[in-house]
Amino acid sequence: MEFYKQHPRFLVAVDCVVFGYEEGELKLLLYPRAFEPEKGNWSLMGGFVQENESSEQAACRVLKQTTGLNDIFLEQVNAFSEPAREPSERVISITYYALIKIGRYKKSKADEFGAKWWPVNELPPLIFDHSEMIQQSLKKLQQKAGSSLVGSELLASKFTLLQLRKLYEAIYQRSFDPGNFRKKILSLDVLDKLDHKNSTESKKGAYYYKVKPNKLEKELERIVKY
Amino acid sequence: MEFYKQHPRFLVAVDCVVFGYEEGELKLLLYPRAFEPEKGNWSLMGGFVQENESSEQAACRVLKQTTGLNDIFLEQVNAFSEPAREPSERVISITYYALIKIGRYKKSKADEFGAKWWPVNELPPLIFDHSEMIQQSLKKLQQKAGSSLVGSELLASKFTLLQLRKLYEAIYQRSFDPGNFRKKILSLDVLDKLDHKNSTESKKGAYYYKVKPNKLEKELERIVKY
DNA sequence: ACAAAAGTGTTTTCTCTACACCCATGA
DNA sequence: TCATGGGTGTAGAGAAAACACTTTTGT
Repeated sequence: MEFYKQHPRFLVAVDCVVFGYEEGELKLLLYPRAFEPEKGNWSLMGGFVQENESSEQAACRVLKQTTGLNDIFLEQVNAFSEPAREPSERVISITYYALIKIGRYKKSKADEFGAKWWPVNELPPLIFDHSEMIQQSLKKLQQKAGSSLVGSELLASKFTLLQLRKLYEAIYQRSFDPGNFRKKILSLDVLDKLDHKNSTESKKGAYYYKVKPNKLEKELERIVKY
Repeated sequence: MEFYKQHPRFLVAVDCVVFGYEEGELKLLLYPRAFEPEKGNWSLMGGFVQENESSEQAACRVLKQTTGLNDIFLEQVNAFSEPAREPSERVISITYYALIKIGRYKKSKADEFGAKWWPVNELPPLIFDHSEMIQQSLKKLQQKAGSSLVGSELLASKFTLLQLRKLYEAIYQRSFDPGNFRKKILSLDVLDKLDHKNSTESKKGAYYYKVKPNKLEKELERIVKY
């Protein structure tokens, strides 16, 4: 017991890299920082871990406060602990990335904080080590997208294979052959074809699919090499 | 500035999952815990992060203290932050895994702490969430071994392809076809064949190889699917 | 002589990729 | 009718897996 006492204690924060998908682009939700230092500069949304919550719970709380959403997909990326990573005071930050459906999130909430969605390849300068956090998060997202299907987290509950392919092209920043992508995805046997079509994006109309309920959690064979 | 003050501060620890390889088995270095709670029960080696060091530096320091070694390969695994993960006091722990050459480490150092090497599939019961830390570390090690060559971190500086294959079999807990493994590894073009043989493990004798100096850091194409 | 690993070669299978081609339909 | 995406099929390249076979040498 005595042993614990002699060691220093630290502020522990969570920073959330919030990915969304809109208009064929992968986007990130950024905020102008509300307090000094670096007040007004663009930042990930973060907060401090409290006494009776885990860092995961802290990240959920921050996301609830800033987007109004519960039940968001979250994955831990990395802990950043350089003593000088924040100039004014030492803070150890645990980074999470989140996947949200832009259509669902509460604009009113985010507006309180002056939030703005930024395309991932047109980001403004960011405070501290937040750019590094985003780099690592994108890499993790690519890994996840390669070994499981991220469609259900970022798209509406039903989607066409064109929408899914465009999403993957945005995540990997490259194009995929339409026919091959279709065959690869369908061969995974995780999608149910619905009986109605989306006719807004093509003349012929494309069938909607949704993720099979019991396949949501399953780790799949590789979808995309990374 | 005021903003920072109102938030709680936490003890932040590092726990090290130390992998070694000996007698054809992947092993882990464990210690009987030196203080209450759970004194005497098996544990990963850990320590608390200090004021002027990062968690990486803390992990290096712990490894230096317990194995006598510098320049150890280290990779962050995950931060564990459940409020009740240690029953007596809240500690947030950042887990690292390390790869060391058992032949090199200082037995005297480890003996001070009562350390013992355990085969990964014959581990004793462990304190707190240390089993979970090990599970995640092994998964990370498999990923690393799949996309780069871990031979130089766990084997002596020169090694035969048999030794390398046995190491991979230990890491993945499965066997590899000797001929295919040889061809796959050599096709990566990261090994230099030496001009002398090891004759202790076969009648014919197998040439030693070592990692090409400039290829140490390179990310490779997939070696093993995982 | 035999066993066991070293080392090489071949065959089969499978996946990835490129690309051709027809379909359906709104403009 | 023409352009566009929907959807299917196929041929070739390349990797992975299975396995045959020859070499070498200590016992």
